[in-house]
Amino acid sequence: MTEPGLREQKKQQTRQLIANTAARLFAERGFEDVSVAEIARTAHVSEVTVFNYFPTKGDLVFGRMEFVEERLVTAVERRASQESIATAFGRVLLADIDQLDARAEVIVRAATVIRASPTLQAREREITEQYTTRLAGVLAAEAGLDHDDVEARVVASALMAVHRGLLEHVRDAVLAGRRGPLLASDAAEQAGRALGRLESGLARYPAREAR
Amino acid sequence: MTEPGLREQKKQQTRQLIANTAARLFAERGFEDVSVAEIARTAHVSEVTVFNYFPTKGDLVFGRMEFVEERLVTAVERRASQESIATAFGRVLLADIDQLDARAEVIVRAATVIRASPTLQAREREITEQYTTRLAGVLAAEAGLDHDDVEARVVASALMAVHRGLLEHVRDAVLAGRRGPLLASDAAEQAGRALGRLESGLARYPAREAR
DNA sequence: TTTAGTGACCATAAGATTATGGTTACCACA
DNA sequence: TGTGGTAACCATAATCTTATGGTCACTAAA
Repeated sequence: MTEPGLREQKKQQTRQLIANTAARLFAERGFEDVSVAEIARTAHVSEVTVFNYFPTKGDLVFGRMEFVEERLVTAVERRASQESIATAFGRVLLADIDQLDARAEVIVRAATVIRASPTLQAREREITEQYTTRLAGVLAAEAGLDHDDVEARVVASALMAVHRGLLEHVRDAVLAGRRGPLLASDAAEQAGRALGRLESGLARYPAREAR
Repeated sequence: MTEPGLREQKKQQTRQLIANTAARLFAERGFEDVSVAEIARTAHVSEVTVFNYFPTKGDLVFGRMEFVEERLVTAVERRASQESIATAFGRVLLADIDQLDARAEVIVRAATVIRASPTLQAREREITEQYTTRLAGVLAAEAGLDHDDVEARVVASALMAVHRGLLEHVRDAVLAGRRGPLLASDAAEQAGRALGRLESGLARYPAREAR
């Protein structure tokens, strides 16, 4: 696939050069305060070339990051035939929660950058949406339904919302300084309750007291 | 609220002028092929002024449109104490389905413009997202939970996905030329199945044959 | 009626993004 | 080795959007 010709080498070099330059500048002065023009100038490359490698400025941050979303969709797609969708999805989610406390600082750094930038937040939602559509497609195909089947889309949205909601919840928590085992247990509770609600249905949601 | 001073009059005039000019140009040549600069020039107004009245180019299309989403959120918020959330939500959705066939041509026109423009599609998703967050907030507050409660967010997302999915489904249908009572009955089936799934839960989703 | 304030408007510039057309270095094949 | 093709790169311009600082007409209070 990637022939190791001179051309390919230079290409990877340029890509790395741009990525590194951007990373350094972002680390120094934040995302919004560094212009693509400046990155290009510093990397001795034209502005267009930057966009050639990274379609949007946001991709300079998200870069080659492999997304959890990918694993989530795959987990549902390849689940054992007797495993429920929510369980398969939850399995991946819970696996990540285990390493939560250890990754707290990484999360803080990412959350700080992202929360400070509308651009990055928008990009993140866009990515989620893409995967939601993909998941909806998988579910619809599985059931032999149209690609625009509403039920499939709703299920996909709900699942992805568990992931998205959990992510934001965890960010709030770590940014608020919470650490230690409480972090993981709180996240697990949130995820569990949300997934449980999905499994059992909204019929009795909320569990409301009589008035 | 709106004092009828000379200033206010002029303001409304300018706004109308811009809106009308844009509408005319869009009708003539489509959304993407008309630049804001051209709208401004034609309306004898500066480009900045256009953005002053319409924060984004997309708002020139969506304009003062009152969103279904508003009604959806309100319906949930003000539902009778024994009515389920999904039912309240569905009530508004089904009410719109009744007028579906009558509004088919309007829908075609809107769908054509929107489907042809990534910008407008993005704007539409943004709006949905805003209302999703609002709905999540309403649900969380109602239950006395944190604003970032995952369960509330998931429920809100799922409900909004019914609306969003139904909208796209209907657009597909009318763009494919389908009309008449089948339009409404198909939409009702889709909405009903999706809402039903939410009510009863994913535990047995999909209703899958043994392998 | 005068005057101070404010809000609508403007010109200008910067920034992210996309399209266009041109150059040049690498590559495959004779 | 030479030669045509293609892919990486560039300059330039257009587009949407936001920020800045200025001008002038309307407003409100003296």
